[in-house]
Amino acid sequence: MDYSTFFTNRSTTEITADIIGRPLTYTAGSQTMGGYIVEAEAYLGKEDRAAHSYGGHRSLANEGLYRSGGTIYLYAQRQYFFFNVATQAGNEPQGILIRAIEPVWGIEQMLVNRHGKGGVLLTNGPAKMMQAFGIHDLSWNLHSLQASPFTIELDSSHQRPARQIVRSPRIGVNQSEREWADKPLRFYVAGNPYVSRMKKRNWRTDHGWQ
DNA sequence: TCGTGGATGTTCT
DNA sequence: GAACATCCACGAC
Repeated sequence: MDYSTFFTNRSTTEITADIIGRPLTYTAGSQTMGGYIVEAEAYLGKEDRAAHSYGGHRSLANEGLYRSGGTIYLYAQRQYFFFNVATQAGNEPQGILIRAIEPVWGIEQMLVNRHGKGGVLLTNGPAKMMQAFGIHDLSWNLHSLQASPFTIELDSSHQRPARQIVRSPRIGVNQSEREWADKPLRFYVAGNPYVSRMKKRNWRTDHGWQ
């Protein structure tokens, strides 16, 4: 399967659930870094109060959402960067925010990029993950995944099965519009320590994998 | 270990 | 000039 097929043809909610447990990697020079996706959120386009494309809002900054499925949408907030992938056909501005990975590959390099912050602090949040990869600009915004140093493994034989995938409201969305703020559009591996805001008492020794 | 508050820069009104 | 799809240090337990 190719990226444009994977990121279209199904609802964004379904795609988000299906991306949990798949390897995400980023290669810089000869160094590959990454791990298993343990947390992601769906943003459902013009109707979604929490989406950057709410109400059809379109600008240079959020152009990526309007591109076809499989296009990288990078977004900067303050000094932090977020990694999103557009879903659906062009002009249907939906997407997925990858929020956290369980690190597996290139951990040494990610530790350096994170200035020594190890353990769960290495990648348990969207901006931490990007910092671990060493990304400090929007260079890869609007590129297709296909033609980028980012890889999401689509072969399901490499997808790590979770014991349970939990749905919850999205993190950090404005509560003034309850209807959309409360929708369970965040997906994560139950008990995985690298999920953002996961309480230590809820960690599982198997990290939530089967 | 957990919850809170301040720092931070760009975009859009 | 407000509004943020956050992070981390710090203080209370």
